[in-house]
Amino acid sequence: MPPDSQVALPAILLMGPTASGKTRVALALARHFAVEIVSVDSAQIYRGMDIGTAKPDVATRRAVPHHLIDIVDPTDTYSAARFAGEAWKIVREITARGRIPLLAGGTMLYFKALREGLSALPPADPPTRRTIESMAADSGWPALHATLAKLDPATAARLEPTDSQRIQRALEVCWLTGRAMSDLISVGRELPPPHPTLALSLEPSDRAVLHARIEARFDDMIERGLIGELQQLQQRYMLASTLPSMRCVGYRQAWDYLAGNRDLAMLRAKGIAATRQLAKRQLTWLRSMPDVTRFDCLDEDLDTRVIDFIRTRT
RNA sequence: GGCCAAGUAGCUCAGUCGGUAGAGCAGAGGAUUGAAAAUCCUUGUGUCGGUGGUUCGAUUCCGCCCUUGGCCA
Repeated sequence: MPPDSQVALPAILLMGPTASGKTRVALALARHFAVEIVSVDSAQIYRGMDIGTAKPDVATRRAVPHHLIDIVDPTDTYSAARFAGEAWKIVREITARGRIPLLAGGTMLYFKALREGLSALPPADPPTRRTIESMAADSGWPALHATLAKLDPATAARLEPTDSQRIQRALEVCWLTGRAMSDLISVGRELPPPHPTLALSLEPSDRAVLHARIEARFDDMIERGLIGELQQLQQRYMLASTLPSMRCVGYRQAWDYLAGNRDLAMLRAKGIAATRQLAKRQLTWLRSMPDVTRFDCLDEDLDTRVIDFIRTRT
C-alpha cells in the first residue's frame, strides 16, 4: 500500500430529510465498513434533547462511535462555522485511525459549510445582536433594512425587508468590521481541506409516504415522553422560547402546549406540519446541491444499494 | 317522527342586498455564508350538499330530498 493511501479514504456524506432513514442506513454501513459517525445535525448537538431529535440511543452510540452529539447545553448557541471547523478536525482524527468518517444528518447548511467553506466573517456578537433586536422592536425590521441599504446596498438588495435574521446578521457584520458584508464575501470563501468526499442523499420517490412516516414518528415521540423531556429541561436550565434549541421542531410546539396556548391535538397537528415543512426545505437544499448521488429512501433494498455503491467507490 | 341550525378549497370558516367566491391553516415551489429543526419569498377553480322552480342570470331567493349537529317527542 502506498504511504498516502489513508489520505485517499474519502469521507462519506449521508444527507437526507428528516425521517428518510439516515440513521438506519448509517448503522447498516457501520456493519460493513470501519466507520465512525459524525452527526451533521443542529439539534442533536444539545444535551438532554433526545426524544425530539431522534438521537441514537446509548447502546447504539456504544456500538458505533458517534461525534458531535451532546456537545452543548440547550442554553447555548452553536453555528455552522463552529460545526465546519470541528467536523473537519474530527474527520482528520478518524482518518488518522485508519477508519472512515461517515457524516450523516439533515442540516444542509452545515453540509454546505463543510463542503464549500465560509467567508472570513466575524462570529456572532450577542451584545450587538441584542442592540439590533431592541431597535427592531422599536421601529420594525423594514426600518433596519433601510439602514442596511445605506451601509451595504448589495446585501440589502438581495434581502427581503422582513428577513429579520439576515438583516440582523448583515448589520452585525457591518458594525463589527466597519465594512459591508457583501465586500467581505466577495473576497471568497476559506476553502475546506482537500479531503476527498463521497456525497449521497436519501430522497423519497413519493412525498406522501414520507409524510406518513413523519406522522407516525411524531406520535411515537409524544408517546415516549417528548413533553416530559421538555419539562425536565425547563427545570434544569434557564430556558427561553427564543433560544435556538427551543425553536427546534417539536420542542417549540411542546413549549406552546405547556404554556397553555394549545391542546394536545393542536400540538400534534402543529408538530407534524412543522416536521413536514422542515423536510420540504431539506429537499429544496438537496435538489440544488451538485455532485450528489441520490437514492430513493423508500427503496426496499436501500441499505444494500448504498453499501454496494460505496464498495465500488472506495 | 316534529322543530331549529349547519352543509362553500385538504381543514376551520367568511362572503356574495342575485352577475359562478376569499381569508387563516395545511399543501406545493424557491431562497439560504457564524441562530439554519432558523429566517424569509412566491403560490388559492372550488360540481359554493343534491335536485326542481322563479329569473336574462342562482352558490345567493323558494320547494323538495340527502347528510351532520342540537332541542322536542
